Amino acid sequence: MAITTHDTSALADVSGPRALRADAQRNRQRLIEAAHAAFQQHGADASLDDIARVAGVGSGTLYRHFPTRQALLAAVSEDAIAALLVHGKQLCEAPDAGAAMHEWFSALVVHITTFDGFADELRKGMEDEHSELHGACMAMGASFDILLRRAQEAGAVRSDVEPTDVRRLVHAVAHATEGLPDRAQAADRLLRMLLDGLRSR
Amino acid sequence: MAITTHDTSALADVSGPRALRADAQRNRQRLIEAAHAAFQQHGADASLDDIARVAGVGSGTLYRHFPTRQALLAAVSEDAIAALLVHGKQLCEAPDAGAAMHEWFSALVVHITTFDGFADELRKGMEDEHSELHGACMAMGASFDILLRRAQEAGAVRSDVEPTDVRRLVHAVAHATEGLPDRAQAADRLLRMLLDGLRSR
DNA sequence: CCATAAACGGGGACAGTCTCCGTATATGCT
DNA sequence: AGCATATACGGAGACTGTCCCCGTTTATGG
Repeated sequence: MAITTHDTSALADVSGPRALRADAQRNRQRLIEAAHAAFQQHGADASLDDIARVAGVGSGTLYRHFPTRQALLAAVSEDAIAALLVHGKQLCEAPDAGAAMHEWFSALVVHITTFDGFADELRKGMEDEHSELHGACMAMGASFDILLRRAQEAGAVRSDVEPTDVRRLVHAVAHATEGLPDRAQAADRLLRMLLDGLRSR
Repeated sequence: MAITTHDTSALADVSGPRALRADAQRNRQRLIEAAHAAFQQHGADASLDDIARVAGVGSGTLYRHFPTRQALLAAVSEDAIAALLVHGKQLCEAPDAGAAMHEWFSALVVHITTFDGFADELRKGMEDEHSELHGACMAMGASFDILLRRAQEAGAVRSDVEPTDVRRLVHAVAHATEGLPDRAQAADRLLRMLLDGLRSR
């Protein structure tokens, strides 16, 4: 049990969890790809064991990388969410606050409607502190509120509505179009109706 | 194989399916009560086998009486739906078409929010021809459309919106409040916001 | 090349749905 | 009342999906 080399075991771990092993990285990527396809095809409640099978790994591997469905969902939509947030940040500078808000809300709805059942998962992620989707939900919520407030201050949206309520309504619009053949158009139409009704008078 | 009495087997069955046997009727009732309690407590996706257990019958009995979850849900909410439809019929005569519509939509939302997950089941029932909930959904839809049209004709609601879209939005409002501690108030507030936005200008 | 930490995988426990079929019983007829 | 039989019951078990455990394999760096 003699320590023959420098003992580094007690040093603070500065670099965070060390990088994944090469095979682990490969498997992780495969899982994300398989999950993306499965969610696209069968909705957000696609069978996880199936995803593992398609990815060519055991189910244990899937659950080690992604302990919950939400974790997998978060990984799958990571890029899209990042893009959405960037888009939001840009729109915060746009001259027409009302139009900027509308544009971003549209993009948000498109994102939520990416696959069936995603709306529900996002709601859970919003409510559950410990969900792996929670962070993303909070970030999107923040972006939402800023764009809404700006629109309100610019007089484009009635000022007597709470952001939380508007969030719920926009989210509901996305949810309401679940399973529709012309989902994109329907969502657009409903969002327009909703926002039209929220204009200042 | 001699036929010794009058052969009635080929006669048209005029009386429909004969009345349930006494024990079957009892079990049916018990199942409905157990289901009601379970749905109230655990939402519309409560375990069916549990419901059977609580009702004191085998799971086979449950599935014979109610082949699907929707069938059970339909039986459980039969009375409430009937009442809602009567209420709707009465409101069709009300002088203020706008107020009548609002009142009924409120009652509808209350009904949809009876238990968690019910909104989703109702949507499925709306879409699926063969759902045991389909009939009720259609009836409620019809009532909805009449009250909306009346409000539109009275100039209380903008005339450029389709009933189908408004249905979806009202339904979405009900769904959006799922799991909220102050569900009733929240639903009321959101519905008010929505309908306020749909007024003619 | 080896020691070992890291990662794998799939068997299996568990929960839920739903069916099948041997058994029990309510009912109507005599 | 007693019987024949349609009617209904019950729960074992097939199946699907989630998720964990732990014996085995493999990448890595010294």
